[in-house]
Amino acid sequence: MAMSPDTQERLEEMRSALVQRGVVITPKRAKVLEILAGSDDHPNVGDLHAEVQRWHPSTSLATVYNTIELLKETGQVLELEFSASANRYDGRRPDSHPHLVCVECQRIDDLDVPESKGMFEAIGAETGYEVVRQRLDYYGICPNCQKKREARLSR
Amino acid sequence: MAMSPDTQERLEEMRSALVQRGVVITPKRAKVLEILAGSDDHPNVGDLHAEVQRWHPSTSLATVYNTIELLKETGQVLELEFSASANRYDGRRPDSHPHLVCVECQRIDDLDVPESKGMFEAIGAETGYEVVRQRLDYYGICPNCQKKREARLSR
DNA sequence: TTAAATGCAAATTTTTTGCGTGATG
DNA sequence: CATCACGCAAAAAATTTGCATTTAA
Repeated sequence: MAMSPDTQERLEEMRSALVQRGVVITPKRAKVLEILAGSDDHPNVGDLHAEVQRWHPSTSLATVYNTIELLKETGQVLELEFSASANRYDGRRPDSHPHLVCVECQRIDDLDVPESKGMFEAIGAETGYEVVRQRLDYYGICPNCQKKREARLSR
Repeated sequence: MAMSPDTQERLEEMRSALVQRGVVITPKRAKVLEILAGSDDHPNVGDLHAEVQRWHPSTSLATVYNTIELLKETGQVLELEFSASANRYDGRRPDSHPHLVCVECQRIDDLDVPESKGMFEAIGAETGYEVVRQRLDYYGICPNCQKKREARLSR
């Protein structure tokens, strides 16, 4: 499987962040990193576990959670919390940035709008909060689900 | 207990939305609505349950969840999902609007920035999504927790 | 009297934790 | 041999569900 240059780069960033923190990159952990660096579909823990197991069948869920925890601590993954379902993870862009969430198929796309630190300061000045991060999600129906809906209606 | 005019108004909106939907406003449900209409601290289900029980001791958690579900369906409450802890509810402003979340004490404040429908359309035009709602949360340390932290450091 | 509301407890789902085994340097 | 990784299973925590009973139009 070929790996794109930016996936490769992202992977290296993750690895060195963990190494710098003093953790050992075991084969199982390496696979979690590799999947996260190469996925643009925001996998959840179950997805990651299943995929790691294809290569290392004895992998437990605890190991996946453990690896994600390490990545969170080092700022190498962005966790998208959903109480109604499993959390999703963005390993390609670990900084906070906007997402598009399809309320029908749960697909999640990245939105290319950079977060504005200026806004953090403005809000801080107004409210007294020391703002460190944001979460901006837009919820809607993705193009695919719109098509399906139309097909359903025209029947 | 006196009720401010806008709490009263909010309460009426909730009640009529539910009545219109054909559900009965029982005393327990009425109390849930009253608490939501009058709280600016974004209570969670446990908070609501405890408060309702002060008036109707036999109230079960299921009833609180059931009432919230009805309010969600009628667009009368905004649910703030947190996977790491219980969800929080905003009954005063059921439309999606930005929040300030203190990562230390879990306090949640409203931010007075209206949501821009124009942005929904712009994103739709660019991505093909049909955007219907957004979630914008800023995470940081509230003024109170900042003070506590300073006090701790200067000791 | 009939449908909706409710309490209670069990079930579900996701995530975390404790503990013992095993790999590694 | 000491530390960290890891599997396993149990524990936690939040929410949902099934079912029997009560309430209320």
